[in-house]
Amino acid sequence: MIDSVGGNMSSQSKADYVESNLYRIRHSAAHVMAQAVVEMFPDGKVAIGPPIEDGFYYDFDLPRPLTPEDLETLEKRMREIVSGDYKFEKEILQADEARKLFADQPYKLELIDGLAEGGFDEYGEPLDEKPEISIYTQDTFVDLCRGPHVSDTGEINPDAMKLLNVAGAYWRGDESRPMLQRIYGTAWESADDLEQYLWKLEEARKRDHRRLGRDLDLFSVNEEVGPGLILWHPKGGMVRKLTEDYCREEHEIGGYEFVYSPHIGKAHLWETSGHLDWYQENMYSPLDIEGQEYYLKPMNCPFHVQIFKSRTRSYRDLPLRFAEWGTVYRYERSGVLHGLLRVRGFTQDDAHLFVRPDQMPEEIDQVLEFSLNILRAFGFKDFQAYLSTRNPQKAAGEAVQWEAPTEALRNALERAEIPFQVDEGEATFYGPKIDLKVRDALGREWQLTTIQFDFTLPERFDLTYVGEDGQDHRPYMIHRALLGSMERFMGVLIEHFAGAFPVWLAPVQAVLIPIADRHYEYADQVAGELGKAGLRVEVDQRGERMNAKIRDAQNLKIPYMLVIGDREIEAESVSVRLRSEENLGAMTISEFLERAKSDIAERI
RNA sequence: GCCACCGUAGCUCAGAUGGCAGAGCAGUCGCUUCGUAAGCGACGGGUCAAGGGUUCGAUUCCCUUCGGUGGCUCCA
Repeated sequence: MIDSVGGNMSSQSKADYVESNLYRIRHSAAHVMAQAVVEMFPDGKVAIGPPIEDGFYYDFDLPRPLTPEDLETLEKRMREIVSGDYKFEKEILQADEARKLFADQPYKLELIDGLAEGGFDEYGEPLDEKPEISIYTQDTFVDLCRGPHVSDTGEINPDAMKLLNVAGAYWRGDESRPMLQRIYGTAWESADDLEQYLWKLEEARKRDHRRLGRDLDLFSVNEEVGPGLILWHPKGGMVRKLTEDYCREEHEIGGYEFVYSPHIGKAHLWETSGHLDWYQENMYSPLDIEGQEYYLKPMNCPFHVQIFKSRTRSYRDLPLRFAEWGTVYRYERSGVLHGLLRVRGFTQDDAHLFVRPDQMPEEIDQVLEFSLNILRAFGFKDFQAYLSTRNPQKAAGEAVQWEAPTEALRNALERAEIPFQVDEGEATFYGPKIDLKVRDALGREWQLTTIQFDFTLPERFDLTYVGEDGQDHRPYMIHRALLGSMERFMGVLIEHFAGAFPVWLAPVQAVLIPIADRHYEYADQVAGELGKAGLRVEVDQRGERMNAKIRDAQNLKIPYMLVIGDREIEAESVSVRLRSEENLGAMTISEFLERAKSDIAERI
C-alpha cells in the first residue's frame, strides 16, 4: 500500500503532491464520481477513492459489471454535479456516530473500525497516531474522508476531467477479500493539461515495446511455444548481443570473472539454499531423472556457491566476483505476464560477489557506482533507489543478523548521493536489498538493478575461506543484477528510445538506397567497404522507388539512409539522410565513416 | 490466480437478427528505372483460436479450454 499515492514519485515530490491543489481537485473528483455511481446504483457499496499520480480512482461493490457506456453516463452526470457548485463540508464525528451514518456500508464500517482502533487511516494505510474521524459532504453525497478537498465542486474543471477505464481490484489489496470494481479517472487544472496528459498516454502507446517489437521485427511470443517465453528475432537478437557485449567488456574491466552453470539442479541443492522453503511458489514442478528430483533454476546463486566451494579459498582470493548471463525460469501467474517486462523465462546479467566482512562496505559502494555507470551508457540519467528491509513473515535468520547489512546498504546509498526511500518488509528471504529504478524518456520509472545482501546462503552452504590467521572464516555474499534481466531491459530500452536505438545499438546502422538497377553494383561495393569498416549495413534492392525505400527505412528507424544514384557514382560519394529527416547531402565514403564512427563512439 | 473486456488472412480491421467470408497494408510475379516518407497491375493467402452443445444449417447463439488486453495481488 506504500505506493497508493504516486508510486513513481520520490518521497519529496509525493509530499508536495499531497499538499497541492491538483491533489485536492482529484480527491474531490473521486467523491463526485462516487456520488454519480451511487445515484446509478442506490444499493452499491462504496470502498475507497484516493488521488493517485495523474488522476484518481474509486472502488465499488456493484450489482453488475460496469460498461464503457456507463462511464460516459457517469462522466456526464459528474459534469452536472460539478457545475452545481456544491460546497465540500467537513464534519468531525465520534466513531459511533460514524457507524450509524454508514450502517449500510460494510467497507466504510471496516474503515471506521480501523480509524477507531488507531491502526489505520481511511485508505487502510498504517498510522502512528489515532486519527480523528471526519466526513465530507457535497450535494447529496457523504463520504468518510480525512480530506483535503477543494472548497466547492465548481473548482473542478469539467473540461479537464475524464473517466478512463474500469478494472478489478481486491478490497484492501488482499486477494482473499472481495474483488471490487475500480474506476480510474483523471482530472487536471486546465483542459490543456488534460490534453497533454492524453497525448502522453497516446505517445506511450506508440512506444509500446510489444508493438515496436513486431513492427521492427525484434522479438515475438508464440502461442505454440507458450506465454511468457520470448523468441528473439535476428534484429532484436543483435540489439541484445550488442548490449551483452558491452556489459561483458565492462564486467571484465571491473574485475568480474565469467562462469557458466546448468539450467537444472537436484532438489537437495534447492533444499539447502532455502529456495524450496521460501521460493517454491515461483518454481516449476520438479523433473524426475532416474528417480532423482531436479528443479529448473529460478536463480543462479546455488551454482555460483558451488563454484566457490569447489576448492579451498584464501582471504587473498577475495573478493571473488562470478558473473553469468544466467537464464532462469520462474512461475509467474498468467495474469501478470506482460511483453518483455514480465516473463517466465529470462536471462539475468547476474553476479555473485564473495567478500570478506571488512571488504563489504567498499564492495557495495563499487557495485552501486558500477551499476550507475552502465545504466548511464544506455542513456538513462535519473535514478531512484529503494532500500528493502526485513519481512518478519518471510525471512531467514534472526532479526539482529539483518541490522548490520541493512545499515551497510543504507550507508552506500547515502555515500552515492542517490535519492532513496525505504520499503519496509520488502526484502528477499535471504537478506536486505537495494533496487534501482531508472526514469525513461517519458518520465516513467522502471525497476532494473537489484543489489542484494546475503548472509544466509554462506551459512546454509557452509562457505568458508582461510584467513590470515589460518582459521576458517565466513564470507559475505552479494547478489546483483544490473540490467535486471535482458528481457526487461530490452523492453525498457525499446520504449525509452521509441525503437530508434542509438547508432551503436541499432541492428541495422545504415541502409543503402540505390535509385535504379544500374546503381546496384556500386551500392554493393560501398556496402562491402562499410561492412569491412565494422558497420552493419543493408542494401535495399527491392524493385521499389526511392521514395518507398526511404519511407520504409524511416519506419524501421535506421540511423543512416545512403542514397546512391548517378551523381554519387560519378563523385564516388553517398548522399546521407538521417532518420531525423535531416539531409546531410553528399559526402565521400570516408567522410561518412568518420561521421558514423564518431556517432557510435558518443553513443548517440 | 482474480475481475472486466477481447480473439475473422502475417499486420490493421470490416462483416452477417444463423444460410458458401471481405478490404488495405505486407508477400509473390509482371510492368516501371524513378533524386529524399507509399508507382501501376495481377496472383496467392482464412477449419472465422480450439473442443463440445443447440439447430435442417454455427464464424455468428450457449458452455468449456487456450491465448491476449486493462487492472488487482505478485515481481527481474
